[in-house]
Amino acid sequence: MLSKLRDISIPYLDQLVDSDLEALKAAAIPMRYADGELIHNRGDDKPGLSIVRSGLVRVGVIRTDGTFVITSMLGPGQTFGEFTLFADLPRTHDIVAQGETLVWQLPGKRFLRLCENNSKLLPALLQTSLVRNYVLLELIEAMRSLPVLERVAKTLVILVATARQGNEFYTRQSDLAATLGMSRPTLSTALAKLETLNLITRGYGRIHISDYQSLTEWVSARDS
Amino acid sequence: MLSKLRDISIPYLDQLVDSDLEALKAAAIPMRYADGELIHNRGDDKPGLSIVRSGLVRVGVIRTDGTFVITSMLGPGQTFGEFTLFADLPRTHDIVAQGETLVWQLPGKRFLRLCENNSKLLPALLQTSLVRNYVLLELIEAMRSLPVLERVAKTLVILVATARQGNEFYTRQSDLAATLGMSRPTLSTALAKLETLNLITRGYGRIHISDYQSLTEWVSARDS
DNA sequence: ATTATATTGTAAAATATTTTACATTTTTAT
DNA sequence: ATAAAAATGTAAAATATTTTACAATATAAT
Repeated sequence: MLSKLRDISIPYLDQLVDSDLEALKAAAIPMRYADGELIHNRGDDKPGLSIVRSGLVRVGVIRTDGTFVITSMLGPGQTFGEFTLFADLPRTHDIVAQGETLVWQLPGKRFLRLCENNSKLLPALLQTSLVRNYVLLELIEAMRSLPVLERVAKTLVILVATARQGNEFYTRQSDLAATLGMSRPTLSTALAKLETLNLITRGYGRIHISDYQSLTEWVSARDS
Repeated sequence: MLSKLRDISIPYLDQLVDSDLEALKAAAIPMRYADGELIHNRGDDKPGLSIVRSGLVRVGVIRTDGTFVITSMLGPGQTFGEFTLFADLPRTHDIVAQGETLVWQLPGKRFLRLCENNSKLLPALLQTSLVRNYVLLELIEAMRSLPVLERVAKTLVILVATARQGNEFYTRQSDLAATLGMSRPTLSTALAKLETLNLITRGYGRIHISDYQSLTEWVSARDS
């Protein structure tokens, strides 16, 4: 099932027809963010949908000690902020730009009006949301049933697969460790082992997935 | 945020207007299941939406050793099977009836046709899906950042809150331990402590949430 | 009622992970 | 270029959790 992840994580925009795209483009407020810039604060309650157009966005929670606990990475065509629109919740996460990033900001009411006239906007959002659901369930399954090494590997696969953006994962080990709910030394040795197995390469502030296919197969072979 | 959980976990059916309800009722195939009966197998790929009408349904994975790893419990008005309809995935979970249960089964194509004429069916499904997303994120957060006792307590709150069905949780400790990704003895001692704190009562094959409010507050007070 | 089975409680030994500490490496700032 | 800061690698001690084992309790079967 893990091998299907990349295929089913289709970006929102890629699911829309041209007319929907045009309508969105006309309504959107394009915003540019620099590397590391905070796009949204957890707790913000101005409703709106955001769509990544280029670059990459990191979704997570900034802890008081500065560690960034990653929930997911979003690439071009992917969305965030749905909660604020349809579940009447404030932003549940901090959103940070990774590299130069262009984001379409769609104010809540404006997007809801568009939905009435463009029939595919809502179903596509539902598809996106359901796939994310599935991804989260896989993450939970990794956390509760896999030993450290496999847990690290599977989480890497999931985070990289859903971003759909290259195989370079920019993160400090301390952040990834917090994301995985383990200590940095434990993660560090796990990553060392994965490098020994030629599945990844470690760098300063980044992890390179040398061979996504092999890593996926390696995980699948020892998952459930 | 945990205190809001019960309020935002509004069952799908409760979000619909009467006309939608009527349309659903006319199209649904009512099915009765006895306690413990398997409603769906993981892997089934006949697409369809299922709606709990009465009773309770357990969503999870039955492991080869027989343990049931719970993902969630669904009460009246709540749905499952969306994946098969909108994400082209087979059933990702085993679904088991808890007590006498009535379920409306809606074959895929039939439901999709209904969506075209009943405008609220899809948005309500989106709302449901987004809330479930949020719940899963809270579960993940519990697993990665909370110590055992708090992790157990928070997971109990989440599972009970989303079911919206009383405060009696029928489960073997071995199943709940697998759900939490910990050993049964560890869970056992944690439950004992929670009982000492007058937050729950333990039974044979069940856990009673004596005071949902207090339990929620206790968790919130030591959660981030 | 009685026996058998399933589940829970709990302790000790074995194991895994965290914590702490510090050396090493890489990047950033001057 | 050099110094300072940040991040990573890694080992030892401290701690937590699992494993294993068995007793106690509750339910189911006869």
